[in-house]
Amino acid sequence: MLNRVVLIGRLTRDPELRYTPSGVAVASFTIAVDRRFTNQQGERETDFIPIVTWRQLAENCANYLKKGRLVGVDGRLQVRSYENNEGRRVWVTEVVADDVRFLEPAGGASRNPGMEGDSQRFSPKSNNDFDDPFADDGKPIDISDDDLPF
Amino acid sequence: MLNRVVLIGRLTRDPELRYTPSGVAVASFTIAVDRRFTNQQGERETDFIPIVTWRQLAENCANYLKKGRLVGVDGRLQVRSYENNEGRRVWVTEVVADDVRFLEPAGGASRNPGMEGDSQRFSPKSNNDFDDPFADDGKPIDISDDDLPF
Amino acid sequence: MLNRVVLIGRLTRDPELRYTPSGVAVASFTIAVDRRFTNQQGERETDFIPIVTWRQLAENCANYLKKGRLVGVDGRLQVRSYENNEGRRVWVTEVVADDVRFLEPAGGASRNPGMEGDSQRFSPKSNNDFDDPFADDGKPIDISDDDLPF
Amino acid sequence: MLNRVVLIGRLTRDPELRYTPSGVAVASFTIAVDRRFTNQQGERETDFIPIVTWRQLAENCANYLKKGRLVGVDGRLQVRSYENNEGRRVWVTEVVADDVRFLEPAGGASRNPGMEGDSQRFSPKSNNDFDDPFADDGKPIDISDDDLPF
DNA sequence: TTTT
DNA sequence: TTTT
Repeated sequence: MLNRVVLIGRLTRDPELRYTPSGVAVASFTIAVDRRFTNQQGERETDFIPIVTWRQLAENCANYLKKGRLVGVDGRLQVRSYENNEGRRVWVTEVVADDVRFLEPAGGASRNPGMEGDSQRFSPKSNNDFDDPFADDGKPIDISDDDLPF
Repeated sequence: MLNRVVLIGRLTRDPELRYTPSGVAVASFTIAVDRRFTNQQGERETDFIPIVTWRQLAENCANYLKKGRLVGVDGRLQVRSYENNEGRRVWVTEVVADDVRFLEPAGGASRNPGMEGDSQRFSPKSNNDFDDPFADDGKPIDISDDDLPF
Repeated sequence: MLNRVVLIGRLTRDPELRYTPSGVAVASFTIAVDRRFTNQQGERETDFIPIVTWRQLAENCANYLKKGRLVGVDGRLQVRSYENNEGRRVWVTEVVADDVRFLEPAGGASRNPGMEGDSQRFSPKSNNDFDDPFADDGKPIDISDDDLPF
Repeated sequence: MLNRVVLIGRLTRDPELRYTPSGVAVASFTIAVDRRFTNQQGERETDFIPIVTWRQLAENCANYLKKGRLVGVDGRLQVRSYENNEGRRVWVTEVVADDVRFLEPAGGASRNPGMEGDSQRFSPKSNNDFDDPFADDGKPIDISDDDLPF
């Protein structure tokens, strides 16, 4: 079934990189996601959401992310359990990321290295007769109150 | 920060409706969301994800949803904790729903009652000179291999 | 950059299947997505959103979807242009689907065939000592008004 | 029906602020969203996606956003048409934003002003005995190859 | 050419 | 008229 999560938040600590028995990289970290609205005491609350990434994305996260960095995460919500050292079954809900976007330049060089190639370049499909599909054509767009979404 | 979750799954039991001290309705239920791919043993796994809804949406869910029903959920991921009866702090991750879509007719009448009005009616913006913006105009669309997304 | 779209709607016509010069399958169709709220005239409006799918997913859509069927779409928003038969550049915004979920049984056989196996079955990770991680343990959960999301 | 879009991209120009006849603010701008993968010529392509915001959010966008700024957008996909000055019906697909996150500090002060308060502060629910729910407890988490998502 |  |  459909399962999609998109988050923007800051790492609460450096990513932790491990490997499965068969050698597959897995990185995990937690991001702090501020809620949009304050609670009834006027405080802004924060959700701490654990993120897991695999393979090349895991290695990139481990290499280039640090505590405090802002990221965008696109992934799926998963629930798993394990037995803790008291013999209790503990349930963990985490987001398995398909993509992690590094949202702030770490100073210059490290902008999504190895993931995106050169994100500086700009490649419109056709350079020549390029028309903005959304450009105004002189006529004022008719905004009626009917377009109000709510 | 941005926090968005969209899920499709089936209720594992009937919703449970309660009220806060100030009388606000809150409904909770869990949905089973099948993973897209099977695991290495060829089994399809399922994530059980707790959903919370508030106010009118809570009442609608309590009134019209039942165990086994398929729903679409649009909401936000939240983490909260409470102390269980052994004095331990237990952490719960759940999806606070902004919208719940009832995806299968319960037999006929109960299709999103009270939420959507009459979803049978069809209301194009302009009835008169209605043009399909995506209609083909006779010319075959040029599909090049460049349009391949991956 | 991050780009994610999730929709639920009904096909306005049967999918159209074509092939690129190199033989890659591409299916396209439009879904009608009812807006959540009615407009100021009390009418429910509908957005007609073009969907494109590629490869195996395209073949599955072409084989098993039909006009009127309800689907969930998880994909990305893309904009492309082509020249129509009047020599005008026409811009098309469409959703390139990563996943399409078939939301209503076609009567029995055709429920996501070839994509999901038998989605009727249910595969909890551990069948034996299965604990619902979200089951109540007797103690009433403490719902305070602080948990109100808005 | 369910309709959700989440994007991260950069404004291609300053937002444009207008008002409906009844005085409701509406701001519009376009964001450039780089695709994740390069095309077959090794070029990174970009989708230019028009965004519309209403009311207080519109005023905030008009006041604090500028060409080049990075934003996160959470909204819904809508299609509308109008007649251009040649008498042709033109179709526009745009994202009506429920929320716009300003992702880079404009230099210090103007980070989501009036929307979020001070997003530098950090407000855990309970300040006192604060436990990171996802902290390791000494025991190595058991990562098996079964946890591989694909 | 627009679904239910 | 397209951002970095």
